[in-house]
Amino acid sequence: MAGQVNQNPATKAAPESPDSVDYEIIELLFFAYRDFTSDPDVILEKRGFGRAHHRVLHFVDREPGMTVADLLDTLKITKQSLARVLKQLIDSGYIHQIAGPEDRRQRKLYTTKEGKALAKALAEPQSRRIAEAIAESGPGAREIVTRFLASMKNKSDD
Amino acid sequence: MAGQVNQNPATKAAPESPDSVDYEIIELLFFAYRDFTSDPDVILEKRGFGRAHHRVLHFVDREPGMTVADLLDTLKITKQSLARVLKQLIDSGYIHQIAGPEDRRQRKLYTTKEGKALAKALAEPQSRRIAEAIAESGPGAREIVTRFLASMKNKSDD
DNA sequence: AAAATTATGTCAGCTTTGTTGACATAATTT
DNA sequence: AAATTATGTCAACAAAGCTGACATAATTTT
Repeated sequence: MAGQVNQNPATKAAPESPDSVDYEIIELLFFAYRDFTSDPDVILEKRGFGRAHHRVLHFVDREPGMTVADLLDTLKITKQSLARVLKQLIDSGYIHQIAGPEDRRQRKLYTTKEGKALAKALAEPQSRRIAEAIAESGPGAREIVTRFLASMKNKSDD
Repeated sequence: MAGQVNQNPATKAAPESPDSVDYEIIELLFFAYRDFTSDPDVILEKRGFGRAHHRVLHFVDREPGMTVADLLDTLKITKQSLARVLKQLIDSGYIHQIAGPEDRRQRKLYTTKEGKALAKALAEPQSRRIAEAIAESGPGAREIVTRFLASMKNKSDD
């Protein structure tokens, strides 16, 4: 509907004004994400995994039965980048594959019991950080933050 | 351990529930940041730079006269990781160094005219994305989002 | 049935960006 | 004079991204 881009400088950060760049939120996003992603690092390191493994494990856990193609699309990385970390997660027994019942070329991905436990352990400190930040941000914060973040993401890939 | 949660498709992750991890905002943060950081990639690629160069250029531009030690502390990377990209930025004429007037061991960093222009060009698409997202998030969004992001970051390194 | 396409896997090699440890130099502080 | 500090640099390595090519099995199209 509404919400045009450049034409209307009515908002605080007017895109046409020379010095209107929103450096504050740009930086806050950098620091927030830097510290948010560092939460699970301690747990990951114990298993010899990195953040790439975390992302794969997370999405497979959240969407059981997703295929390799789905995962590539979600993560926006290449097949080879994925193959490396996925193989390690499978070999370590955190993820297992099942040939698709309809299309047997597909490899449907599922977290194992251990995979589910690890995914949850990794999500917990992040969730705790979020809960605290929401609580400190005033009433209605959760809904506004949700809308903000959803809007920050490209609409094309929903 | 009652393992499985969220058979509920409504996904209204309640922050108070003990067993409930806030997967919704965890994922929104991932997608938001993924797309937010991809905005400047086109410009960076033309110059043969990556996101590491962007971060260095950004912070030097924002805090003129900051030292190498300041930058290491802000970015939380090692001296060698910084040295590589910083050297390239200096050699390309986007950043220049001046020996500290008080302590002449220090190298105070400044963006050149070209550096300022590039920093701004990189910030613009990001700022535009933020402005749109704020506008779509309802009244008071900017303040709440600011508080939320500030709270997400570790308090120790202000 | 044959051919084309698709989903996945894999090989070889490269790039960026991070890491550690050691050591050098100049400037400052003790 | 000695110790410490700020920076630079070397060598080596690791994680995680990339490209392009090719193989295999399964499915779809002709």
